[in-house]
Amino acid sequence: MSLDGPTMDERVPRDFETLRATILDRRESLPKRIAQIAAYALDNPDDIAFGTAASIAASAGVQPSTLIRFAQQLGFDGFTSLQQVFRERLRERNSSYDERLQALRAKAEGGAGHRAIFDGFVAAASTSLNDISRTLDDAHLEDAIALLAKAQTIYVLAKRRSYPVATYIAYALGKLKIRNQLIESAAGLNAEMISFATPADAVIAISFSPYAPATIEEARTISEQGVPIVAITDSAFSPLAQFAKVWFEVAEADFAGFRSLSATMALAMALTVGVGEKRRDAGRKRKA
Amino acid sequence: MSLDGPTMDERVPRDFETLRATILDRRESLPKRIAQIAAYALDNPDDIAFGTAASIAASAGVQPSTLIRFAQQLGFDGFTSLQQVFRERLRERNSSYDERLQALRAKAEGGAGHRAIFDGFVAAASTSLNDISRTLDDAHLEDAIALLAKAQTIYVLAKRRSYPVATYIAYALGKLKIRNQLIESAAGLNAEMISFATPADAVIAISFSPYAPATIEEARTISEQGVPIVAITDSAFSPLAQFAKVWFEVAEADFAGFRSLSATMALAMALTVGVGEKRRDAGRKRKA
DNA sequence: TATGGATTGGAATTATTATTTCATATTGCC
DNA sequence: GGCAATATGAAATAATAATTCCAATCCATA
Repeated sequence: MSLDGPTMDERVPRDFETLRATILDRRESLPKRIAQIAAYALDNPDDIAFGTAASIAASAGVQPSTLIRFAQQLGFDGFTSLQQVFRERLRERNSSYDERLQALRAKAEGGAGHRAIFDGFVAAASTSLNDISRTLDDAHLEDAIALLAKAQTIYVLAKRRSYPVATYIAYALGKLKIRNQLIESAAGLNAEMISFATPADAVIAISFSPYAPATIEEARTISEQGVPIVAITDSAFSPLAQFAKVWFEVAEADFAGFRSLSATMALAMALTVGVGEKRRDAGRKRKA
Repeated sequence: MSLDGPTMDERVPRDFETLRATILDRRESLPKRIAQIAAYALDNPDDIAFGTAASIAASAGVQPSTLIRFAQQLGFDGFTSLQQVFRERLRERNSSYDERLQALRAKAEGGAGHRAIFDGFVAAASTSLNDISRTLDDAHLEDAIALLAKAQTIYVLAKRRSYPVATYIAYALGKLKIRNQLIESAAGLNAEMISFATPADAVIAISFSPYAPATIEEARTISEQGVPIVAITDSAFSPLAQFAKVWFEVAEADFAGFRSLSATMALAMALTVGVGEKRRDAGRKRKA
């Protein structure tokens, strides 16, 4: 180890990636316990970010002092400054996308041409896709697909902003030869359409705040008929969630007052194609 | 505030979303300084996660004791337990990212569940967004917006797979109070609708291979009436391109036989909102 | 405008946590 | 195998941070 005095100008890794590289680089030459905490740090960066020296040391199976020595070997003056790097990493991961969107919003407001608007919508869509990738619950997806695959007819229920998703679902179900019924408002025959649904059918209902009253009303009616509902909505407090057998929370980023639909679309397509696959599999089994 | 003894079983928000909802819910009834720190907490959740009581209090412009009172009012026994919720939020956001990667790896190895389908659609959407970001021509965007902004009525023309985009455009134009007409196939009155269009109007037409014959036919008719067309399509050889004053080439990635719509949607929204802005600006100028 | 209760600020206190120290163990080298 | 250098464990200490307490202030109400 360097024994230079306080004048030495050793480079201290300031960002996580550099730090990671440094650790990996020196891995071979580290003493046993230090190597142990080094491995732990790279495997559990979140724990380093939030834990106390004592708790981290315990999880990693070393003494707190070892943790501090580890930090010092890397050029930090203590555990606390090492921890800063791990915290900064978490902070940046989360903020980068949001900040980008905010910057774009500001640019668009400042009248920076229409390209800025376009970029904003692209960014909003990307953000939404990222979010849903992280938050979607696999089990819910399986449940929803199982439920829909059993249905004789799939009713698709959505108005206004969510309506495009409904039309796409209806289109895709049609292409997959799955019987479905889009509940449109145009002809004013919704009540009759809904009355045909039975517990052997199923519903995909989509609604976001501010929830279209008609969608909520129709969802209530149809659920009272015993028809199971799969809902796509934006919060646990959504009125749709309470009628649904399975519901998905989708948080879409917005830009210029319009929310993205990209996450909802991806989920909708996954449901649709998932149902198609499940039916095909079931069909094969029955024949065999 | 409740003065019940320690036996009371008040529900303490354990996850960030519940906490957020609780704060929003009580917002009105909170004392001034507490409300101040509440607002700060929701606006700067990362600071709460990482800061110390003193540093946070300073940033929010209150005393540390106020911060603790805030936590206690929410049912926590101190700042520390409140902070846990904010930390958990960051941790989850972050860890699920890793989990996603692991899930993808698992999928590659063994029997792909329905999650794989979902990931596929997300990937297709992301790819499409990336592509269009790179390839979109700013000048075309400006031209198209200028053309549409002058129109008395904007006709929106799309069938089948592109139809969801058309409905979203119509919805957004409506919200922006821009006169528009969606050309639907349902009522079979398309020919009449189209015949009303004049050169003072404009059309947004959307069609991808295999081009819906009806869309092409209607686009031809309407362009022969001298109505300018903005087209969104997938190739220079598209029949739509030849009728259009301005056209965009959008390459959407596909998955499981269904193409993404995310890029088309982003472009459609940019056009719509761009027109809205241009109109507003023009309106201001005219008044001045 | 006087009065009681709630709210707030700021310092004192307590708790927690990082760091240091030193005795002990381990390792590499002659 | 013995010696020096290095590494490690455990407890003491120092630093930092959370919490509490009390006086001052604000606010509603009579």
